[in-house]
Amino acid sequence: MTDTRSYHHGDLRVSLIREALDVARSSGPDAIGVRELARAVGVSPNAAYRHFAGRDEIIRAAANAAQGELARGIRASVARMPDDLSAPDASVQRLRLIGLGYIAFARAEPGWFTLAFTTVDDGATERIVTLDDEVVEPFQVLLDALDAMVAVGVLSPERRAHAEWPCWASVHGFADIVARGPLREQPDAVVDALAAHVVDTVIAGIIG
Amino acid sequence: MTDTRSYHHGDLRVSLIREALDVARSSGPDAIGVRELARAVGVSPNAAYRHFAGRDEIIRAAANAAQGELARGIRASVARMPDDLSAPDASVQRLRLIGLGYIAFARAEPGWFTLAFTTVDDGATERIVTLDDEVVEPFQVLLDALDAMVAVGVLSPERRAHAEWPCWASVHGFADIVARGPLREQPDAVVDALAAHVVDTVIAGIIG
DNA sequence: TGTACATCAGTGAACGCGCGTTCACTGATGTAC
DNA sequence: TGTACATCAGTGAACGCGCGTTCACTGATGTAC
Repeated sequence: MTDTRSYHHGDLRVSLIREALDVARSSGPDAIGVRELARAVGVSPNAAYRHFAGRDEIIRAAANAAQGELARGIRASVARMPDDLSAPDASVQRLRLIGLGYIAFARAEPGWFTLAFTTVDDGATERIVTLDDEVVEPFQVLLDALDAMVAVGVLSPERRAHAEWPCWASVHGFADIVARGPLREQPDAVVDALAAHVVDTVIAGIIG
Repeated sequence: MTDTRSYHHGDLRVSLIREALDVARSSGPDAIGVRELARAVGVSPNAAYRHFAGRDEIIRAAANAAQGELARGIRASVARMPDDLSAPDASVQRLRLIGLGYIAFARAEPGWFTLAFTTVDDGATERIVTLDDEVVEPFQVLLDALDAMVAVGVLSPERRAHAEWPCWASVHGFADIVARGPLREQPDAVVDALAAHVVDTVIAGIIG
């Protein structure tokens, strides 16, 4: 925490982002402030402007980091997959675990989850965004899992088309309900059961 | 807008909430501020405290109003149902329209949608919330639609159990993606097609 | 019908605060010769 | 190997701002007799 190096900090950019994650974790993205971060890191407020154009850019960077954490959470969940499954079963189980990991992350780290989904408009109005522009780490994991299901024959190419949206939507929606909505205060057992039900229902819907 | 009555405003409480909705509509819930509302309504800042305990209470009231707007949007969507359907078909179509209405509202009014899902913690920590405590207008519409499907024989009681969660989660998630996430800037045609796909997929999942 | 008075719904001024950002600056670092 | 100097990464002070909330108050309303 206390770095004895004076004046030149070492890696202020990284420290600020790390601190932003810390703040968001406990108080949500809105609590991230330039002065507060600088204070926590032990640097004058304006030093931050050496590394970021302004507050929004810090938040964007932190949001990116939060997406990385989310991806980590999902990967950790996937890692819990039993290794004695047939290839088709494994591909479905993988999709399940991705969904459950996403939800578990939102529940365990609501602040990070909210941050990961935060977008601050940069001045660029009118820009046309292709979907692919915004493909972000956790989403890519989902796409790959669905492709794998096709490769292994569990999912027909027709049913594969756009299947990422029902998957993402339902899991994201439940995660949001769990992180910020009415299920926030429910006991884990209830939430876990409902989460499994949500995930299994969508999978049934896409597989047909 | 301009009320000539001086001093006694008439219905300040309602005016403040209405103004809060206006602000949230264009700038999101975070932009709601006591002073700004008072200014817009033409009243001194502290007058608001005659009607609300503080900013949080105003936001809670406004969130409630936004939920009402959401319910209106859903009802408007449901009203578009053709009247020549068989009872079973109608019950399914009703569920579809609820989902599509929810999504359409989020897309048309992202500020209100965000506000409707905003919760500010009141001091009451540790409170155990039963699910039923929080049943809110739009959610009730969903529950009723599912019950009607059972009544009409489209949905078995076993499949009915907890079906509200996959439904709400997927629709809410897609709405969030559309209102605040990466699909914000996509053309309507794309969004509409994906929305329909999302809704149809969950319905397939719950009906089996 | 008229008046006294309690109650209600506002006002005006101030408190204390922390924010994002910019300015002109200085201390530290590293590179060229 | 030593020194000059450009560059980089910080500092200190200030600007201007708007916020939420509280205090002691006053103007308007309605009710009892």
